[in-house]
Amino acid sequence: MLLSKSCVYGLRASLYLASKKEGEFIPIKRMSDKLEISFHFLTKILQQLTAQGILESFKGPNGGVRLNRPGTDVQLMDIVLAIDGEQLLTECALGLPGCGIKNPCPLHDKWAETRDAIKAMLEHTTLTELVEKGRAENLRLTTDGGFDILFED
Amino acid sequence: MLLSKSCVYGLRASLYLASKKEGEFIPIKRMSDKLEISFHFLTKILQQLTAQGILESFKGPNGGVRLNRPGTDVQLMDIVLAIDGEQLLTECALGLPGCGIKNPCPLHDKWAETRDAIKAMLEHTTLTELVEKGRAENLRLTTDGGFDILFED
DNA sequence: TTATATTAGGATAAAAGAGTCCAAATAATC
DNA sequence: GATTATTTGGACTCTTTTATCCTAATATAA
Repeated sequence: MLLSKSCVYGLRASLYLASKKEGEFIPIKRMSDKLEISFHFLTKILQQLTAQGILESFKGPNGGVRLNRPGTDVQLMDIVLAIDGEQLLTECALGLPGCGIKNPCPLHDKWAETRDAIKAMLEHTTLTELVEKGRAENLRLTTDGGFDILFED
Repeated sequence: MLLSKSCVYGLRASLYLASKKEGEFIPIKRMSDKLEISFHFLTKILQQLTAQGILESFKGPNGGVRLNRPGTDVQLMDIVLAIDGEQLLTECALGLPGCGIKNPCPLHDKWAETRDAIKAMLEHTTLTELVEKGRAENLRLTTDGGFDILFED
């Protein structure tokens, strides 16, 4: 499992938000319904993203959450780092603490290359990019639905 | 976390075995001491590898485990599949069941590329290759020790 | 045949991840 | 001011992973 479940949910929710009108607050309840994610669990995850400054929240009626920056400025990596931390980018493939160029394990070089590929992919992909691709090709963000669920009310 | 802890331990242990004389049975107790892994836990993991035909075991005095094939014929992928299963290679990055070319998520294409890189790395790396590199450069397989711990008695 | 060194396998415990629930704070509307 | 819709935050439960322990089976050797 590359990403934790929390992280995956966070990514899906962020994509959902990026598909919405910029600046609009979306209630978490609505997101959890559309994305088929437990409301309470999703709430906890989005609280993390809010705490990290990736989302902005607003309480009360007409409240909800929204992206704190345009979706073009949010990389997948931002979400991953906010939720799973930098473990994925720093950890030794053989689990040895302090594995690095100075004191590597036998797998270090190869793993570093592979890891860089993962890193590059996450760093060079923005939320908006995926939303546009999803819209153009009607791809899905839930088990059943098409991408259009994002654009219903 | 790309690989489970069990899988990482399995890899380290397999590398240890690959560094030993071919055909020699090594007691798990010795491995757990050298590699600083809980004996009971390591035992469970190696049982899996034995059940999957990657290792061979022998009970009683002078017993232990050994590779069932030459280390040149064991890819890292073999160990990973035996312990973590094929989840890493099949799972959708956004956690959607059945995500594939026929019914992809917006991240599918990019993730498929990245995943192929991971797959290629694991498939093209053999135990022997890493052992030789480790020996040549005195790399480590434990928190503290150098690679030489593998070659002490 | 008895003692010893090992793996096999089941039961259990501890820790981490995933998921649920409830009360409190806040903001809008009636 | 009261009601309602929302996020916040803490407590709790469930499940999976990680780790430990104990007994049985097996093989060697004295």
